[in-house]
Amino acid sequence: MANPKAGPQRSDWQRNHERLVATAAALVARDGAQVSLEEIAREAGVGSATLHRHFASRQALLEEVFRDEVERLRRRAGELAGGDPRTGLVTWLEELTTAAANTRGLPASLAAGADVDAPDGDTCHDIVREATVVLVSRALAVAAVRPEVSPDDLLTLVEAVSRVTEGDPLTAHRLLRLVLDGICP
Amino acid sequence: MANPKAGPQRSDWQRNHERLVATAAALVARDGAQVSLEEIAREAGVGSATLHRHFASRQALLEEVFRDEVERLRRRAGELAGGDPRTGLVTWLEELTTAAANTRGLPASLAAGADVDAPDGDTCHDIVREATVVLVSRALAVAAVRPEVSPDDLLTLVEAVSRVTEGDPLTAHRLLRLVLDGICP
DNA sequence: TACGATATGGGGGCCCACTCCGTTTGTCAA
DNA sequence: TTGACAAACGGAGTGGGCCCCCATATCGTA
Repeated sequence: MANPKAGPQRSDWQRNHERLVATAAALVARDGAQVSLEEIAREAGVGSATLHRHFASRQALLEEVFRDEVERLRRRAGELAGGDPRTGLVTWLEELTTAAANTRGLPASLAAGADVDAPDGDTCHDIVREATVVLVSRALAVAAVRPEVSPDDLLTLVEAVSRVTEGDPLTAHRLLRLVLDGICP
Repeated sequence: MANPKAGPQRSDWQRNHERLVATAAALVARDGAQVSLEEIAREAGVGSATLHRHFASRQALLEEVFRDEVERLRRRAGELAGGDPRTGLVTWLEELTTAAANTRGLPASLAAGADVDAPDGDTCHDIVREATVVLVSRALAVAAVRPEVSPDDLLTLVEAVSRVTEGDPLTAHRLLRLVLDGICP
């Protein structure tokens, strides 16, 4: 979708595509990742067939909705990869949790991206995963985290926490702190 | 539903009730908590109106489906409350995670029970919560866990972990271990 | 301006949750 | 045993969601 390799699309195609993504962003922010696709199409002023022609699945639509936010996170990870490995990783997990807790539908979308994915490694999940891999590697290299910690496990944990605390950043961060510090003194 | 205070129900009512719960248990185990209620009714050989007359909501049906398993957990918590507070709590969390990871639909049902609840404090969620409160209190009393650990946070974490790892006990336990031990050495 | 490729959208098929209402069934008293 | 009534049932109906087909409209270009 919106594939640049596909060559120039007709102007109405582009216009509808943008309207759909913008409308979806608004409705997902209001109602979560499960909004009715019909409602998105209605609100965007297009037929439901058009929506399905532009996006093969709900997940494909969500990928475009969250692309910008995820790119922002990617850049942030780049910055953090220049500093102290330990605080870099912790800060990354905290900011990722913040973004996930404040962005309705993002946790569900990231988690869904982990299961059935385009193999091109360019989904939102893949981007976040790659950033996490880098930061975890750096932390492991200086023994700032336990050796058995894997990036995927960490991601799964953050996704799990932000899914059940969607829209409640305070609880999300309390739980994250618990995970980082462990239960026992 | 199945309220003993409601007096004797007709025999066909009881028969259909049991068939519905049994069928629901089988289909939820096979397909998860989101099975079609229509299918449950069909499979049980009753009209869909009957299902809705017996259970006001999907959650009400799930509560009965998981009641036995949750009662078993409650008894187990009672045993664990007699031993060492620290291993008691850890064992409890591990067995709770095992049950949640192996019982399709249970994590979703427990989590849903935390939100909109009958005020009678007798839902599956309430039972598990009460058990957790007791075990956490005992652990706190001997400083076996950090003082800021709350039973609700722990429960939310276990629910979060078992929801995203439904049907994958290995990952569930790896994540739980991460939570118990913390990330940093 | 006229044409062909591209894109559209209404409407249909299918499934789901939930409700209405005429019919059946269980129970209990006579 | 029978009759009557409350209790319970089930099928059909409503409204919604997802997804697709195909007749129609629109865009870009020669």
